[in-house]
Amino acid sequence: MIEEILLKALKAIGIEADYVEVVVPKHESLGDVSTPAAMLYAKKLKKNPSVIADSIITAINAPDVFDTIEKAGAGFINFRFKLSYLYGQLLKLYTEGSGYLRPNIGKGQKIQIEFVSANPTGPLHLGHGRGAALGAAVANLLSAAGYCVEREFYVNDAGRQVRLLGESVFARYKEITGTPYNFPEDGYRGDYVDELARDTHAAYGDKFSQSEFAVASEFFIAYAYKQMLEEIKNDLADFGVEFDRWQSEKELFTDGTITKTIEKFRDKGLIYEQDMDNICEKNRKYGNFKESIIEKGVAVWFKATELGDEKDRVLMKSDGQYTYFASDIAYHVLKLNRGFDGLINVWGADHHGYIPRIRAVIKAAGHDENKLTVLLVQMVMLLRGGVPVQMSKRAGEYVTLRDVVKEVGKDITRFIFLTRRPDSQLEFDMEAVKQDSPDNPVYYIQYAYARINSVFEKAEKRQISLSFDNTTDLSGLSSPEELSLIKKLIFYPAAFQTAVRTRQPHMITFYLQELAGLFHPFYYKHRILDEEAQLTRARLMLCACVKIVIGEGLSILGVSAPDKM
RNA sequence: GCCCUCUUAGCUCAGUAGGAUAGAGCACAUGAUUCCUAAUCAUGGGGCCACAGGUUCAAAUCCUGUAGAGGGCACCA
Repeated sequence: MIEEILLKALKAIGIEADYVEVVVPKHESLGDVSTPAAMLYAKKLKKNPSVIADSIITAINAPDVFDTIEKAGAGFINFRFKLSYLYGQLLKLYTEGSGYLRPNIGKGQKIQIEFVSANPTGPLHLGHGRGAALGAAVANLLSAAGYCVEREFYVNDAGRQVRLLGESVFARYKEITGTPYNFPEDGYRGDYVDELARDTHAAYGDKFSQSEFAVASEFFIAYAYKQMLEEIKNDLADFGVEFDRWQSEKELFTDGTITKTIEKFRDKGLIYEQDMDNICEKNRKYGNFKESIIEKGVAVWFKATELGDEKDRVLMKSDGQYTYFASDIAYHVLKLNRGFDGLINVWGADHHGYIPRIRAVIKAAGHDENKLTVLLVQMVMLLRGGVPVQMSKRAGEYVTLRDVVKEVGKDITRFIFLTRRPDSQLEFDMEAVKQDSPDNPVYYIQYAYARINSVFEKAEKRQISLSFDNTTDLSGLSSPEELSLIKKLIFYPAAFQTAVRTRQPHMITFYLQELAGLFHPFYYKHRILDEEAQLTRARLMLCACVKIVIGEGLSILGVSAPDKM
């Protein structure tokens, strides 16, 4: 709104721009909003910022909006709103609700967001939880912004990892039946593996006791990963995270998507065969070549270097097996072919080296590489009272997402993940989180919501109407606390837009903390119900708006908004 | 060896289109409730924005280098 007024003014003095910076000054004494636009264009126009500021000010035509417009500092233009404008906006927020709070940025564009996508070889850990919280929040955010969002979980149900899981369960099963079997070297050792083996034995008895793994593998692999997948689905559901689609990797093999994709790339001249002798030389230069792993033969390669990656990548090994990357190519091309305008992948930061090759794939498929956004999620350090919790995935000893949610709760867990930038490492101290629990920022926000609700209940008992319209007289809202609250509220759409543009929901989190931080002092200093009727009604409407905005923000974060606490 | 990310108050972290005097929570200290929920409020101390250069009217923010932390560099998944 303010931005549009300024853009119009800029245009009037001959500056074409599609963005102008509008900020809330650090000190309220400077103004309600401010723009450094004049300084920005000073160089371009070769004029003094002060002169430009003057001409912008004269060009601004918004007598209903601003009370004062002042030039200040090195060329800032500071604005102060008219009370009538603030009241008008508040009424708009109240009557339009999400129409006001959710500017339509996406305009129906189709976005697909793939997240979590954990191997179905064990329970989710806390890192997955961070990815889940972020992915779900970004999906909510974009969906609120008018994008058509699909949430997908890519199931790695093919390949070595699920095979290892199956074999691990098989080995434990054999143990139970008294026919020892060498436990696979990199096998999964968690309690859940033993449990799966016991379940199998309970259901099928000694049926497989004499089988070789080669014979029984299909059953054990499918049985084990399907059970794990169910568990993952349950964990996610309990964490409040839902998906629209579960894409099986295995299906990409069986329905021919992979071979078709590779042939398409071959037609474009992006595929070649090469035997390993050439590669040995190349790889030696990197100094990380492990000869022992490689077998003699011809492999199928993707010319990733032509599309910006630093190395070409193998799609089919010389032993005839597809690499993981082959199915990943097929998967991303499939996603693009399904007609999305944008793809978002939420990945663990340890996969960042993977980005260039996937971008190469997108270019190879004839799409703009910017269609892909990768959100990297850094690791979570789990602490207990300042001491790192030792985890060994190998030994199957680690604290699961389920454990943490059970101990500290879903709302706190999700909120903490969304209070940090995704790409910074996060310390999650279970003791600290619980100890602080009464003072936890989540509760601070939720409490504001619950308090309002409680006032509303009292109001209803006293037969005070809780519906408001343009006849509601807001002129009683004049204290600093009230005006700050109104300004904060009507800035929600701006905060929302930044969060959408950067795909970073933590901006909503911080906004909510600030909003609650204005509400509580207001509540403390001013009575709502025992005032003269008109003022009570005005304050109730202000509270209604706070409630609407907090409810809106929390729903994007996936945190509950309780009526009572 | 090469590449990526991070380093802001005692602690955990914001500061994301370079803007005015550097922000919050926790912790610490002092105080507030006959009244709509004290899971609240008020006041206070606390900083070489890792370090060194550079670009700019303006740098925590952009560029280069150094140090520290994490991660990545297979015909692994």
